[in-house]
Amino acid sequence: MARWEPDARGRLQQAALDLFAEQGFETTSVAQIAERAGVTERTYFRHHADKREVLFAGSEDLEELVVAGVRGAADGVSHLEALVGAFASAQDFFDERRAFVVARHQVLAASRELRERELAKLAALAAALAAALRARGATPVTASLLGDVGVAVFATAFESWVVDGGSLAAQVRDVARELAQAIHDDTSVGER
Amino acid sequence: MARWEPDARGRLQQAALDLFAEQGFETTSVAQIAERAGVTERTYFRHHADKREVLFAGSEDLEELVVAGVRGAADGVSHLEALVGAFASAQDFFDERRAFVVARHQVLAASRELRERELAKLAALAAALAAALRARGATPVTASLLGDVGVAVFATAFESWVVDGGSLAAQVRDVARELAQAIHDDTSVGER
DNA sequence: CGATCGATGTCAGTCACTGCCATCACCTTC
DNA sequence: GAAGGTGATGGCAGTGACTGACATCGATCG
Repeated sequence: MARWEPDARGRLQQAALDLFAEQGFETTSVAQIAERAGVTERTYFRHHADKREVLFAGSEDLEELVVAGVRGAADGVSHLEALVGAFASAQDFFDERRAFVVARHQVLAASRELRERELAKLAALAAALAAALRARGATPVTASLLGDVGVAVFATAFESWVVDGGSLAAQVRDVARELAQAIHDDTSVGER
Repeated sequence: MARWEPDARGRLQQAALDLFAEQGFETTSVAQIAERAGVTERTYFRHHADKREVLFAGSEDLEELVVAGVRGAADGVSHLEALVGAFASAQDFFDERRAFVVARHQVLAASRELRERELAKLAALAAALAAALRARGATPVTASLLGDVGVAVFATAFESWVVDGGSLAAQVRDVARELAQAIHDDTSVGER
């Protein structure tokens, strides 16, 4: 028999999500999270770098998935299409976890500190995407811009997926179309 | 004669910037900043909400300036052009403070925590721009996307302005052109 | 069976941040 | 011009996030 219950990390994540949802992020202490997970505060900090990070444990997985999607895009595919396809391929990732993802999203929306951390994660994702785009021939500036644009498109699509449900992939495509339209119209107007 | 030296807030900003540059953000304590500014730690927290915020005191001014630029754009001007014009009009704001802005930028670049806060400020700027775009007729989704895109363009242009100097307005326009090109090419390819 | 390892517990300590109350130059009011 | 109000500050105690150092002990390896 194991000396401790297994999966302390997972228990900490669940305890944190529940407590943040019940009573808010700021009014929850790390000691409380640890207690509910059946470990000490010190053990919490061995598994999660700080109080916020516990809600972002899966973010490396998503980043790997989406970056792999860009790297796997065929050569003939445009950069923007590669991004859209990569995000669309993450659909299963979210569908499999919908209840958790939605609950987490509501907790994030309620806390300025947590939203701040989410922005940092999205910025890291954008940087990773930019690197992948450079690897397929985009100039540094274009790659960086498109990385940011891709993340903005995804974030917008994600928002409506949380609210309305449906196909995340389809929503990513719709939002990307709306963006291309907006930029294209602008450019046309500008060239008049 | 005043009971205390005036402009405690400004002294705190200068002391913080200097100390962060000298010895790094993490290894500087708020007590140190307060001491160098000639006040107590308690007074620091009356002027700045937390240890990071001291470097973002002017950010509301920039936001007002750029938002006013969008609101002041003529009706016939496209949304993207309105954004580009608004950021270009902030050129003086940056030129007047170049030494401070560049030093601050280097401090930000060296600290993960400070970069995180900067992302939050840029997100607030993007949201304010989106509201201004909605006021001139953009749909909510388009406004939000273009807000993010505008900030991404500005951030890229700002980066090269810090490194190379020159005209920030011209760099904003160049980056916006490169973005429109990238999206336009993508869209064309997609329509083939 | 003994040495090592890995995950945890324990404890003391630093530092960011807050609430509460005192102080005191300056200003208003009668 | 004396009494009282105001605003910016100091002082101090307290909470909670986070860290370093060391001890514990079941599991594993040789």
